[in-house]
Amino acid sequence: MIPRAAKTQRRTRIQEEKEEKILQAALDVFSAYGFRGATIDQIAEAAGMSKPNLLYYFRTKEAIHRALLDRMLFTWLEPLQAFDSEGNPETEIRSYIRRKLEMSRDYPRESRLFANEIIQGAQHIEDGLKGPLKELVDEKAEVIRAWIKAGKIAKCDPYHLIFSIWSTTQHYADFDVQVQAVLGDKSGEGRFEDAARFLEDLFMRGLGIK
Amino acid sequence: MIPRAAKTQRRTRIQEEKEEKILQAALDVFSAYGFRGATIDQIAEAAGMSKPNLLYYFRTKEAIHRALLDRMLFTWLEPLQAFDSEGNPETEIRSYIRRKLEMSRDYPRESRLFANEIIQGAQHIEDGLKGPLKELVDEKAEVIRAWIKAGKIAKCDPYHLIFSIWSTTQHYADFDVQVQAVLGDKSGEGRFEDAARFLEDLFMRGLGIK
DNA sequence: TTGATATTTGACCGATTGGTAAAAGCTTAC
DNA sequence: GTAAGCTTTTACCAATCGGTCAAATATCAA
Repeated sequence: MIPRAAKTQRRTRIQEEKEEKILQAALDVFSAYGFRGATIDQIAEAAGMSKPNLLYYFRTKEAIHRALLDRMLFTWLEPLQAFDSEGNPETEIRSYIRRKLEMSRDYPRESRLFANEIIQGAQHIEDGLKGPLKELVDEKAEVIRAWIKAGKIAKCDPYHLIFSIWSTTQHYADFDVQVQAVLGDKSGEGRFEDAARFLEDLFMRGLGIK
Repeated sequence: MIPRAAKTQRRTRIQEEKEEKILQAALDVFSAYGFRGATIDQIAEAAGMSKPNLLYYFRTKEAIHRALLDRMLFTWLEPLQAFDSEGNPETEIRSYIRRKLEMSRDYPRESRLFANEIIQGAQHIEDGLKGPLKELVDEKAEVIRAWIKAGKIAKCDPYHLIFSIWSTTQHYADFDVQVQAVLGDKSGEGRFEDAARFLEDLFMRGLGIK
Protein backbone atom coordinates (compact mmCIF):
# COMPACT_ATOMS: atom_id res chain seq x y z
CA MET A 1 0.00 0.00 0.00
CA ILE A 2 2.71 2.44 0.94
CA PRO A 3 5.23 2.14 -1.86
CA ARG A 4 8.26 3.84 -0.41
CA ALA A 5 8.73 1.33 2.36
CA ALA A 6 6.81 -1.71 1.25
CA LYS A 7 6.99 -4.94 3.19
CA THR A 8 8.83 -6.54 0.33
CA GLN A 9 11.58 -3.90 0.67
CA ARG A 10 11.98 -4.32 -3.08
CA ARG A 11 10.66 -1.75 -5.48
CA THR A 12 8.24 -2.94 -8.09
CA ARG A 13 8.89 -2.52 -11.78
CA ILE A 14 5.89 -0.19 -11.93
CA GLN A 15 7.21 1.84 -9.03
CA GLU A 16 10.54 2.21 -10.74
CA GLU A 17 8.97 3.36 -13.97
CA LYS A 18 6.37 5.69 -12.51
CA GLU A 19 8.72 7.36 -10.08
CA GLU A 20 11.14 8.03 -12.90
CA LYS A 21 8.38 9.43 -15.06
CA ILE A 22 7.22 11.70 -12.25
CA LEU A 23 10.74 12.97 -11.62
CA GLN A 24 11.22 13.75 -15.29
CA ALA A 25 7.93 15.66 -15.41
CA ALA A 26 8.73 17.42 -12.15
CA LEU A 27 12.10 18.46 -13.54
CA ASP A 28 10.32 20.15 -16.43
CA VAL A 29 7.93 22.00 -14.18
CA PHE A 30 10.18 22.92 -11.26
CA SER A 31 12.97 24.13 -13.54
CA ALA A 32 10.50 26.32 -15.39
CA TYR A 33 8.67 27.88 -12.45
CA GLY A 34 10.62 27.27 -9.25
CA PHE A 35 9.24 25.44 -6.24
CA ARG A 36 6.41 27.78 -5.32
CA GLY A 37 5.42 28.48 -8.89
CA ALA A 38 5.09 24.81 -9.76
CA THR A 39 1.87 22.90 -9.08
CA ILE A 40 1.24 19.22 -8.48
CA ASP A 41 -1.48 19.28 -11.12
CA GLN A 42 1.01 20.51 -13.70
CA ILE A 43 3.47 17.79 -12.81
CA ALA A 44 0.80 15.13 -12.83
CA GLU A 45 -0.41 16.18 -16.25
CA ALA A 46 3.14 16.29 -17.62
CA ALA A 47 3.68 12.81 -16.22
CA GLY A 48 0.45 11.58 -17.80
CA MET A 49 -1.27 10.51 -14.61
CA SER A 50 -3.88 11.72 -12.16
CA LYS A 51 -2.90 13.82 -9.17
CA PRO A 52 -3.87 11.24 -6.54
CA ASN A 53 -1.92 8.66 -8.48
CA LEU A 54 1.15 10.86 -8.41
CA LEU A 55 0.67 11.47 -4.70
CA TYR A 56 0.68 7.73 -4.22
CA TYR A 57 4.34 7.69 -5.18
CA PHE A 58 5.42 10.97 -3.62
CA ARG A 59 3.47 12.03 -0.60
CA THR A 60 4.00 15.76 -0.98
CA LYS A 61 5.15 18.33 -3.49
CA GLU A 62 8.20 18.86 -1.35
CA ALA A 63 9.10 15.16 -1.46
CA ILE A 64 9.33 15.29 -5.25
CA HIS A 65 11.40 18.41 -5.11
CA ARG A 66 13.73 16.97 -2.51
CA ALA A 67 14.23 13.79 -4.51
CA LEU A 68 15.18 15.86 -7.54
CA LEU A 69 17.60 18.06 -5.64
CA ASP A 70 19.32 15.10 -3.99
CA ARG A 71 19.99 13.50 -7.33
CA MET A 72 20.94 16.87 -8.77
CA LEU A 73 23.51 17.93 -6.22
CA PHE A 74 25.43 14.74 -6.84
CA THR A 75 25.71 15.11 -10.61
CA TRP A 76 26.30 18.83 -10.23
CA LEU A 77 29.32 18.22 -8.04
CA GLU A 78 30.71 15.38 -10.11
CA PRO A 79 32.80 17.44 -12.52
CA LEU A 80 34.46 19.18 -9.61
CA GLN A 81 35.14 15.81 -7.98
CA ALA A 82 37.10 14.84 -11.07
CA PHE A 83 39.35 17.83 -10.59
CA ASP A 84 42.64 16.04 -9.99
CA SER A 85 45.42 17.39 -7.83
CA GLU A 86 47.91 15.13 -9.59
CA GLY A 87 47.13 16.36 -13.09
CA ASN A 88 48.59 19.51 -14.56
CA PRO A 89 46.63 22.76 -14.34
CA GLU A 90 46.11 23.23 -18.04
CA THR A 91 44.37 19.95 -18.78
CA GLU A 92 42.51 19.94 -15.47
CA ILE A 93 41.05 23.41 -15.82
CA ARG A 94 40.42 23.01 -19.54
CA SER A 95 38.49 19.79 -19.05
CA TYR A 96 36.63 21.18 -16.06
CA ILE A 97 35.38 24.06 -18.18
CA ARG A 98 34.47 21.61 -20.94
CA ARG A 99 32.54 19.33 -18.65
CA LYS A 100 30.60 22.14 -17.02
CA LEU A 101 29.78 23.53 -20.43
CA GLU A 102 28.65 20.12 -21.63
CA MET A 103 26.40 19.86 -18.60
CA SER A 104 24.83 23.20 -19.50
CA ARG A 105 24.22 21.93 -23.00
CA ASP A 106 23.00 18.45 -22.14
CA TYR A 107 21.20 19.07 -18.85
CA PRO A 108 19.82 22.59 -18.95
CA ARG A 109 16.75 21.69 -16.90
CA GLU A 110 18.87 20.37 -14.07
CA SER A 111 20.94 23.52 -14.15
CA ARG A 112 17.86 25.71 -14.01
CA LEU A 113 16.34 23.67 -11.21
CA PHE A 114 19.47 24.31 -9.22
CA ALA A 115 19.62 27.98 -10.21
CA ASN A 116 16.00 28.54 -9.23
CA GLU A 117 16.62 26.94 -5.89
CA ILE A 118 19.70 29.04 -5.11
CA ILE A 119 18.26 32.33 -6.33
CA GLN A 120 15.15 31.79 -4.28
CA GLY A 121 17.17 31.33 -1.13
CA ALA A 122 18.14 27.65 -1.20
CA GLN A 123 15.63 26.86 1.54
CA HIS A 124 15.35 23.24 0.48
CA ILE A 125 19.04 22.55 -0.04
CA GLU A 126 20.86 24.73 2.48
CA ASP A 127 22.41 21.75 4.26
CA GLY A 128 23.76 20.39 0.99
CA LEU A 129 25.50 23.69 0.33
CA LYS A 130 27.07 24.14 3.72
CA GLY A 131 28.01 20.48 3.93
CA PRO A 132 29.22 18.49 0.92
CA LEU A 133 29.54 21.42 -1.45
CA LYS A 134 31.58 23.60 0.87
CA GLU A 135 33.86 20.71 1.79
CA LEU A 136 34.53 19.82 -1.81
CA VAL A 137 35.20 23.40 -2.78
CA ASP A 138 37.54 23.87 0.16
CA GLU A 139 39.45 20.78 -0.92
CA LYS A 140 39.79 21.87 -4.53
CA ALA A 141 40.70 25.39 -3.51
CA GLU A 142 43.70 23.83 -1.78
CA VAL A 143 44.70 22.13 -5.01
CA ILE A 144 44.57 25.45 -6.83
CA ARG A 145 46.55 27.13 -4.09
CA ALA A 146 49.22 24.48 -4.46
CA TRP A 147 49.43 25.15 -8.19
CA ILE A 148 49.87 28.83 -7.48
CA LYS A 149 52.60 28.16 -4.94
CA ALA A 150 54.38 25.92 -7.44
CA GLY A 151 54.27 28.79 -9.93
CA LYS A 152 52.17 26.77 -12.35
CA ILE A 153 49.38 29.33 -12.60
CA ALA A 154 49.12 33.03 -11.84
CA LYS A 155 48.37 34.15 -8.33
CA CYS A 156 44.66 34.55 -7.70
CA ASP A 157 41.89 33.78 -5.23
CA PRO A 158 40.98 30.12 -5.79
CA TYR A 159 37.40 30.51 -4.56
CA HIS A 160 36.61 33.32 -6.92
CA LEU A 161 38.24 31.32 -9.68
CA ILE A 162 35.85 28.47 -9.05
CA PHE A 163 32.89 30.86 -8.87
CA SER A 164 33.85 32.38 -12.20
CA ILE A 165 34.01 29.00 -13.91
CA TRP A 166 30.64 28.04 -12.45
CA SER A 167 28.96 31.27 -13.47
CA THR A 168 30.34 31.52 -16.99
CA THR A 169 29.50 27.95 -17.90
CA GLN A 170 26.07 27.76 -16.26
CA HIS A 171 25.13 31.01 -17.90
CA TYR A 172 24.52 29.16 -21.15
CA ALA A 173 21.90 26.93 -19.53
CA ASP A 174 20.27 29.29 -17.07
CA PHE A 175 20.16 32.37 -19.28
CA ASP A 176 19.69 30.52 -22.55
CA VAL A 177 16.72 32.69 -23.53
CA GLN A 178 18.84 35.78 -23.21
CA VAL A 179 21.76 34.24 -25.11
CA GLN A 180 19.39 33.25 -27.90
CA ALA A 181 17.81 36.69 -27.96
CA VAL A 182 21.20 38.34 -28.34
CA LEU A 183 22.86 35.92 -30.74
CA GLY A 184 19.73 35.25 -32.77
CA ASP A 185 18.44 31.82 -33.54
CA LYS A 186 21.16 31.33 -36.12
CA SER A 187 24.46 29.65 -35.34
CA GLY A 188 22.84 27.11 -33.04
CA GLU A 189 25.42 24.53 -34.03
CA GLY A 190 28.66 26.36 -33.53
CA ARG A 191 27.48 28.11 -30.36
CA PHE A 192 28.80 25.50 -28.01
CA GLU A 193 32.23 25.38 -29.62
CA ASP A 194 32.43 29.16 -29.72
CA ALA A 195 31.69 29.41 -26.03
CA ALA A 196 34.12 26.63 -25.19
CA ARG A 197 36.92 28.19 -27.17
CA PHE A 198 36.30 31.63 -25.70
CA LEU A 199 36.20 30.42 -22.10
CA GLU A 200 39.21 28.16 -22.41
CA ASP A 201 41.23 30.99 -23.94
CA LEU A 202 40.03 33.47 -21.33
CA PHE A 203 40.93 31.28 -18.39
CA MET A 204 44.19 29.97 -19.83
CA ARG A 205 45.46 33.44 -20.57
CA GLY A 206 43.89 34.82 -17.41
CA LEU A 207 45.78 32.29 -15.35
CA GLY A 208 49.00 32.77 -17.25
CA ILE A 209 48.96 29.24 -18.63
CA LYS A 210 50.66 28.68 -21.98
CA MET B 1 -11.55 56.76 -9.29
CA ILE B 2 -9.09 55.24 -11.70
CA PRO B 3 -5.72 56.51 -10.55
CA ARG B 4 -3.51 55.66 -13.49
CA ALA B 5 -5.28 58.00 -15.92
CA ALA B 6 -7.13 60.45 -13.74
CA LYS B 7 -8.86 63.42 -15.21
CA THR B 8 -6.34 65.69 -13.59
CA GLN B 9 -3.58 63.92 -15.52
CA ARG B 10 -1.42 64.74 -12.53
CA ARG B 11 -0.50 62.07 -10.00
CA THR B 12 -1.39 62.72 -6.43
CA ARG B 13 1.17 62.76 -3.68
CA ILE B 14 -0.55 59.72 -2.20
CA GLN B 15 -0.43 57.93 -5.53
CA GLU B 16 3.26 58.62 -5.85
CA GLU B 17 4.00 57.32 -2.38
CA LYS B 18 1.79 54.25 -2.46
CA GLU B 19 2.89 53.13 -5.89
CA GLU B 20 6.50 53.38 -4.82
CA LYS B 21 5.78 51.44 -1.64
CA ILE B 22 4.00 48.73 -3.64
CA LEU B 23 6.87 48.44 -6.10
CA GLN B 24 9.38 48.10 -3.30
CA ALA B 25 7.33 45.37 -1.65
CA ALA B 26 6.77 43.66 -4.98
CA LEU B 27 10.50 43.70 -5.65
CA ASP B 28 11.03 41.81 -2.41
CA VAL B 29 8.44 39.19 -3.23
CA PHE B 30 8.98 38.72 -6.95
CA SER B 31 12.76 38.53 -6.58
CA ALA B 32 12.35 35.87 -3.90
CA TYR B 33 9.74 33.66 -5.57
CA GLY B 34 9.49 34.53 -9.26
CA PHE B 35 6.30 35.68 -10.93
CA ARG B 36 4.18 32.58 -10.45
CA GLY B 37 5.43 31.90 -6.95
CA ALA B 38 4.59 35.38 -5.74
CA THR B 39 1.11 36.25 -4.50
CA ILE B 40 -0.73 39.56 -4.36
CA ASP B 41 -1.53 38.96 -0.70
CA GLN B 42 2.17 38.66 0.09
CA ILE B 43 2.96 41.88 -1.72
CA ALA B 44 0.05 43.70 -0.08
CA GLU B 45 1.16 42.61 3.35
CA ALA B 46 4.76 43.59 2.67
CA ALA B 47 3.53 46.97 1.51
CA GLY B 48 1.39 47.37 4.62
CA MET B 49 -1.94 47.68 2.88
CA SER B 50 -5.01 45.62 2.08
CA LYS B 51 -5.21 43.64 -1.15
CA PRO B 52 -8.08 45.66 -2.65
CA ASN B 53 -6.19 48.81 -1.83
CA LEU B 54 -3.14 47.54 -3.66
CA LEU B 55 -5.29 46.56 -6.62
CA TYR B 56 -6.59 50.10 -6.68
CA TYR B 57 -3.14 51.23 -7.79
CA PHE B 58 -2.15 48.29 -9.96
CA ARG B 59 -5.02 46.49 -11.62
CA THR B 60 -3.35 43.11 -11.88
CA LYS B 61 -0.39 41.16 -10.55
CA GLU B 62 1.09 41.34 -14.01
CA ALA B 63 0.85 45.13 -14.07
CA ILE B 64 3.04 45.36 -10.98
CA HIS B 65 5.52 42.92 -12.45
CA ARG B 66 5.65 44.76 -15.73
CA ALA B 67 6.23 48.09 -14.03
CA LEU B 68 9.15 46.59 -12.13
CA LEU B 69 10.71 45.01 -15.20
CA ASP B 70 10.41 48.20 -17.25
CA ARG B 71 12.26 50.16 -14.64
CA MET B 72 14.72 47.31 -14.20
CA LEU B 73 15.75 46.79 -17.80
CA PHE B 74 16.74 50.42 -18.03
CA THR B 75 19.04 50.44 -15.01
CA TRP B 76 20.35 47.01 -15.95
CA LEU B 77 21.48 48.26 -19.36
CA GLU B 78 22.89 51.54 -18.09
CA PRO B 79 26.43 50.31 -17.32
CA LEU B 80 26.70 48.86 -20.81
CA GLN B 81 25.46 52.15 -22.27
CA ALA B 82 28.40 53.85 -20.58
CA PHE B 83 30.78 51.58 -22.43
CA ASP B 84 32.63 54.15 -24.52
CA SER B 85 34.11 53.43 -27.93
CA GLU B 86 36.42 56.42 -27.56
CA GLY B 87 37.96 55.31 -24.28
CA ASN B 88 40.77 52.81 -24.07
CA PRO B 89 39.98 49.13 -23.48
CA GLU B 90 41.62 48.84 -20.10
CA THR B 91 39.71 51.57 -18.29
CA GLU B 92 36.47 50.80 -20.13
CA ILE B 93 36.43 47.10 -19.33
CA ARG B 94 37.75 47.61 -15.81
CA SER B 95 35.08 50.13 -14.97
CA TYR B 96 32.37 48.05 -16.63
CA ILE B 97 33.27 45.11 -14.41
CA ARG B 98 33.31 47.44 -11.38
CA ARG B 99 29.93 48.91 -12.15
CA LYS B 100 28.28 45.56 -12.74
CA LEU B 101 29.79 44.27 -9.52
CA GLU B 102 28.57 47.32 -7.63
CA MET B 103 25.10 46.70 -8.99
CA SER B 104 25.23 43.16 -7.67
CA ARG B 105 26.23 44.48 -4.27
CA ASP B 106 23.82 47.41 -4.10
CA TYR B 107 20.80 46.07 -5.98
CA PRO B 108 20.72 42.31 -5.47
CA ARG B 109 16.91 42.16 -5.50
CA GLU B 110 16.77 43.81 -8.90
CA SER B 111 19.36 41.36 -10.18
CA ARG B 112 17.40 38.40 -8.87
CA LEU B 113 14.15 39.71 -10.27
CA PHE B 114 15.81 39.79 -13.65
CA ALA B 115 17.46 36.41 -13.19
CA ASN B 116 14.18 34.79 -12.17
CA GLU B 117 12.49 36.24 -15.21
CA ILE B 118 15.15 35.02 -17.65
CA ILE B 119 15.52 31.56 -16.12
CA GLN B 120 11.79 31.07 -16.20
CA GLY B 121 11.66 31.81 -19.90
CA ALA B 122 11.46 35.61 -20.03
CA GLN B 123 7.78 35.47 -20.96
CA HIS B 124 7.12 38.95 -19.64
CA ILE B 125 10.19 40.65 -21.08
CA GLU B 126 10.94 38.89 -24.34
CA ASP B 127 10.43 42.01 -26.42
CA GLY B 128 12.85 43.94 -24.25
CA LEU B 129 15.51 41.31 -24.86
CA LYS B 130 15.12 41.04 -28.61
CA GLY B 131 14.75 44.79 -28.98
CA PRO B 132 16.76 47.26 -26.91
CA LEU B 133 19.07 44.71 -25.30
CA LYS B 134 20.09 43.02 -28.52
CA GLU B 135 20.63 46.34 -30.26
CA LEU B 136 22.82 47.66 -27.49
CA VAL B 137 24.87 44.48 -27.31
CA ASP B 138 25.34 44.45 -31.07
CA GLU B 139 26.57 48.01 -30.91
CA LYS B 140 29.06 47.34 -28.11
CA ALA B 141 30.24 44.14 -29.75
CA GLU B 142 31.31 46.30 -32.66
CA VAL B 143 33.35 48.47 -30.31
CA ILE B 144 35.10 45.41 -28.97
CA ARG B 145 35.73 44.12 -32.46
CA ALA B 146 37.35 47.42 -33.36
CA TRP B 147 39.66 47.12 -30.35
CA ILE B 148 40.64 43.67 -31.49
CA LYS B 149 41.33 44.84 -35.01
CA ALA B 150 43.46 47.68 -33.66
CA GLY B 151 45.45 45.10 -31.73
CA LYS B 152 44.51 46.64 -28.40
CA ILE B 153 43.08 43.45 -26.93
CA ALA B 154 43.48 39.78 -27.74
CA LYS B 155 41.34 38.21 -30.41
CA CYS B 156 38.11 36.76 -29.01
CA ASP B 157 34.37 36.55 -29.58
CA PRO B 158 32.95 39.86 -28.33
CA TYR B 159 29.51 38.41 -27.54
CA HIS B 160 30.90 35.69 -25.33
CA LEU B 161 33.12 38.27 -23.68
CA ILE B 162 30.06 40.31 -22.74
CA PHE B 163 28.25 37.18 -21.54
CA SER B 164 31.17 36.24 -19.34
CA ILE B 165 31.29 39.66 -17.71
CA TRP B 166 27.54 39.55 -17.09
CA SER B 167 27.61 36.08 -15.60
CA THR B 168 30.64 36.49 -13.37
CA THR B 169 29.45 39.76 -11.87
CA GLN B 170 25.78 38.87 -11.44
CA HIS B 171 26.77 35.63 -9.81
CA TYR B 172 27.48 37.51 -6.59
CA ALA B 173 23.91 38.79 -6.41
CA ASP B 174 21.94 35.87 -7.83
CA PHE B 175 23.87 33.07 -6.15
CA ASP B 176 24.69 34.98 -2.99
CA VAL B 177 23.42 32.17 -0.77
CA GLN B 178 25.83 29.75 -2.40
CA VAL B 179 28.73 32.18 -2.20
CA GLN B 180 28.01 32.72 1.49
CA ALA B 181 27.72 28.98 2.11
CA VAL B 182 31.11 28.35 0.52
CA LEU B 183 33.03 31.32 1.85
CA GLY B 184 31.41 31.26 5.26
CA ASP B 185 29.83 34.28 6.88
CA LYS B 186 33.24 35.69 7.65
CA SER B 187 35.03 38.16 5.41
CA GLY B 188 31.81 39.94 4.52
CA GLU B 189 33.68 43.20 4.20
CA GLY B 190 36.55 42.29 1.95
CA ARG B 191 34.42 40.05 -0.26
CA PHE B 192 33.53 42.74 -2.74
CA GLU B 193 37.11 43.91 -3.17
CA ASP B 194 38.37 40.34 -3.49
CA ALA B 195 35.91 39.60 -6.25
CA ALA B 196 36.65 42.88 -8.03
CA ARG B 197 40.38 42.29 -7.94
CA PHE B 198 40.05 38.72 -9.13
CA LEU B 199 37.75 39.56 -12.02
CA GLU B 200 39.71 42.58 -13.17
CA ASP B 201 42.91 40.53 -13.16
CA LEU B 202 41.27 37.62 -14.94
CA PHE B 203 39.83 39.73 -17.73
CA MET B 204 42.85 41.99 -18.12
CA ARG B 205 45.23 39.07 -18.44
CA GLY B 206 42.67 37.07 -20.40
CA LEU B 207 42.42 39.84 -22.94
CA GLY B 208 46.14 40.43 -23.05
CA ILE B 209 45.86 43.93 -21.60
CA LYS B 210 48.76 45.34 -19.60
C1' DT C 1 -18.33 74.16 5.03
C1' DT C 2 -19.37 71.76 1.48
C1' DG C 3 -19.30 69.01 -2.44
C1' DA C 4 -16.55 66.49 -5.61
C1' DT C 5 -13.15 63.36 -5.90
C1' DA C 6 -9.62 60.23 -4.22
C1' DT C 7 -8.73 56.44 -1.16
C1' DT C 8 -9.69 52.50 1.77
C1' DT C 9 -12.26 48.73 3.52
C1' DG C 10 -14.92 44.31 4.29
C1' DA C 11 -17.50 41.02 2.22
C1' DC C 12 -17.45 38.21 -1.42
C1' DC C 13 -16.60 35.40 -6.04
C1' DG C 14 -15.26 31.37 -8.86
C1' DA C 15 -11.02 28.93 -9.79
C1' DT C 16 -7.09 26.65 -8.25
C1' DT C 17 -4.14 25.09 -4.60
C1' DG C 18 -2.05 20.85 -1.90
C1' DG C 19 -3.78 16.91 -0.18
C1' DT C 20 -7.24 12.93 1.59
C1' DA C 21 -10.69 8.87 1.79
C1' DA C 22 -12.41 5.02 0.14
C1' DA C 23 -13.45 1.97 -3.08
C1' DA C 24 -12.58 -0.10 -7.57
C1' DG C 25 -9.33 -2.35 -10.67
C1' DC C 26 -5.08 -4.65 -11.57
C1' DT C 27 -0.77 -7.94 -10.80
C1' DT C 28 1.32 -11.54 -9.29
C1' DA C 29 2.82 -15.49 -6.40
C1' DC C 30 0.90 -19.64 -5.20
C1' DG D 1 -8.11 -19.47 -10.11
C1' DT D 2 -7.70 -17.13 -6.14
C1' DA D 3 -6.33 -14.31 -2.57
C1' DA D 4 -3.18 -10.79 -1.03
C1' DG D 5 -1.17 -6.84 -2.08
C1' DC D 6 -0.23 -3.13 -5.47
C1' DT D 7 -2.14 0.55 -8.34
C1' DT D 8 -5.55 3.77 -10.01
C1' DT D 9 -9.64 6.45 -9.89
C1' DT D 10 -13.68 9.21 -8.36
C1' DA D 11 -15.26 12.28 -5.29
C1' DC D 12 -14.12 15.41 -2.16
C1' DC D 13 -11.93 18.89 1.36
C1' DA D 14 -10.32 23.31 3.47
C1' DA D 15 -7.25 26.91 2.25
C1' DT D 16 -5.56 30.09 -0.89
C1' DC D 17 -5.45 32.16 -5.41
C1' DG D 18 -6.38 36.60 -8.41
C1' DG D 19 -9.72 39.78 -8.58
C1' DT D 20 -14.54 42.46 -7.97
C1' DC D 21 -18.02 45.29 -5.79
C1' DA D 22 -20.35 48.64 -3.16
C1' DA D 23 -20.19 51.14 0.60
C1' DA D 24 -17.56 53.82 3.86
C1' DT D 25 -14.06 57.22 4.66
C1' DA D 26 -10.46 60.64 3.86
C1' DT D 27 -8.72 64.64 1.18
C1' DC D 28 -8.88 68.98 -0.82
C1' DA D 29 -10.35 73.01 -3.75
C1' DA D 30 -13.93 76.45 -3.69
